[in-house]
Amino acid sequence: MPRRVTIDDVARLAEVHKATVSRALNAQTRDQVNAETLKRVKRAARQLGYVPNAMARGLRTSKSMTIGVIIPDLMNPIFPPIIRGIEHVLQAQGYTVLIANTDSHDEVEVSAFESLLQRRVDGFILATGRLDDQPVVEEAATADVPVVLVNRDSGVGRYPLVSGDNARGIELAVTHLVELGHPRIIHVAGPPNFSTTRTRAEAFEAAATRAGVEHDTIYATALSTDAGFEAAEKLLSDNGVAPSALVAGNDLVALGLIRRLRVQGLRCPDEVSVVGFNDMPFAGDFWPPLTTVRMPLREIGAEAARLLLRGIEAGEQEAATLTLPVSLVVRGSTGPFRS
Amino acid sequence: MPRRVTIDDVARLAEVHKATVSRALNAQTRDQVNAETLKRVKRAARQLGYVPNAMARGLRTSKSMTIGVIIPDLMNPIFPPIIRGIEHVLQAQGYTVLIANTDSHDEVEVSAFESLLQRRVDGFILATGRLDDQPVVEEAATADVPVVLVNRDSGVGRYPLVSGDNARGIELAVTHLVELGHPRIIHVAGPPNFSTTRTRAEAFEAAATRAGVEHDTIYATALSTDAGFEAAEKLLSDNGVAPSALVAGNDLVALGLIRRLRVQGLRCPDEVSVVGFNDMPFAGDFWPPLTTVRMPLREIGAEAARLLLRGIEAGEQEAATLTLPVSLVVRGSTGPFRS
DNA sequence: TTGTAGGCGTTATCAT
DNA sequence: ATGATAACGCCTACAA
Repeated sequence: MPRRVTIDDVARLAEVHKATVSRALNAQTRDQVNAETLKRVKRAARQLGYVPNAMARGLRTSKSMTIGVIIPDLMNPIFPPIIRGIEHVLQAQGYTVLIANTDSHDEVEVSAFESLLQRRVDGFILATGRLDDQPVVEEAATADVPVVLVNRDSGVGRYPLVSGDNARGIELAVTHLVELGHPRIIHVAGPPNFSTTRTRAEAFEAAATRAGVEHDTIYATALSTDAGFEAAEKLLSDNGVAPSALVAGNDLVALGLIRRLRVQGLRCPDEVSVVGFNDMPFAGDFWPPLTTVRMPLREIGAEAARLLLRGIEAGEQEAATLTLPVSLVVRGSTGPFRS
Repeated sequence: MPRRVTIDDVARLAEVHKATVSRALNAQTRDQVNAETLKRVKRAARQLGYVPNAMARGLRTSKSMTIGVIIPDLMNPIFPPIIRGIEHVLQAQGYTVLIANTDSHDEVEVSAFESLLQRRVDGFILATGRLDDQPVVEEAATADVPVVLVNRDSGVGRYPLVSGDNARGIELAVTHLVELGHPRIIHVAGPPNFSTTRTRAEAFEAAATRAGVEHDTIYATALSTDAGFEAAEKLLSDNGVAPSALVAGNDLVALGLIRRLRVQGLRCPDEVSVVGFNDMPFAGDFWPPLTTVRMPLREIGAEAARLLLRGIEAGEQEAATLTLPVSLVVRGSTGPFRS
């Protein structure tokens, strides 16, 4: 591998000092340099195939123009749209996004964070919020690095959070099921250590009570199809009376529920109605097409990025919570109650 | 923001020279330092919350321990598993993965590549291969940076490629449909500038001819549900005789085809059988569950990462092509021919 | 086993 | 408008 071209090489060819090259090649300082020389420098740079070294620059400027994004599970289809929103905003500002996927593994989360910190990312977007002990958020606080939480809140620290309106979403779901005549609704929530779970479960309790409908909440062990499948299992074995309407913790859980119900010979929506949450990609292609609460995933990512950028520029962060509006998408997994 | 802790700060507190700190903190050179001092250094580092600066290190070592991954479309569900495979291998070796998503936009691809090059990534994994003009691959060649292609081959340059056995996959699909008695099979291929499209289309031609079945190939404008939908549209309007069996360019196209057929009142698999390609996540949850060719996506990513690492270590790359075995997953979207 | 010194490629601050 | 110089934080011969 031939040694990389440096700013000195360009300077030599253009017959100017490297400081001039630096000025010529940076938009900020470009106007400080003579039009003639600018042209010469540019030509030399192109001719040599000069590529500025971001590490050297970052070392000097103590900015990496890099943002770390930590995701609990890339395989969950809600994250690609969120990431896209993040990237869209950040790329436009010249930032590069470093994505780390933890597979919901705590120790991976810590090491990913550490690794990103070593790279001196200018800020973090964390989608891994948990209400219980979360070392990374604490570390972020001591490291004094800008952080924005996305989707899920964290129990510790006070960081900005961008999410959809979980409470409103549940309310819409419950109202929809009540209007369909369902006398009894079960909420199959996610793990209790997610803020989303808590908010949704509370909203469910409130909405169902207000509607005067019989209701109950059970907790899945994760926000996955498998966990949904298991939850349905428990539901079917525990309960004498099979419920006619289910509000799932998210779309994956909904999918798992439906799968298990089908095994039991229970048709959705004929015998059981199921509402999902998130409106993840392809939610409309499943069988049956999922009725679900639409989260503006892309926008959530974009807003998180904007909030982070603002925090970085300001040098300090306001602990604002940004809640974006949601809506109910009625498709095929819900139908009228039939006794 | 308080100034970051440097190796000098640690050295001062531990009362040693910074060179000793450096040695103590690097696994490679740790054994060169006295056990006592090692302990002191470690304690000092922890006490100060020292985080090594990867940019400074990279500048010095001219290695970034960073790999750039360029993906055409993160929203395509085949990529998360591939990325996971890549990350799994790379993280274990201390590398950080920089993911750039181009949304199939050429100019974004170039700028992402440029940006990654500036960061002095130690190598690239490109999932954006195209047979026609592809500036990035050429740039990679002139920049003399290690590259591994994943899934799709490129027309220019000679880089290692890791993919599934496309030809064999199509063969399995055709055989399956022929065994079901279908007398006429249409291949709805992807865009012709993808190597996968070409390989699959050729294999289709060969397999169908060999089986002595009537057949034809049409090309979708993209590998997406929308493009599949449109292709079905064309198929239905052009053709007097509706085909009874379709081999799609990938699962997304298959989904689009099925969607459009349903609009037409054509039931899958009762009236039309459809085979997908890739076995992307959730392929089994659609309606009907997709019969498709299973690509070992995770393994493809992992092998690409291994190949790249080998190339980086060796300082040169063998232009090997690694083709991983595929299989047919028979689910609900294919059924016997009914005249 | 530890210290010394130089340099990786840039940019910022001077001085010219 | 341009040049000279130092410094960002780290690693690695080499010397002690």
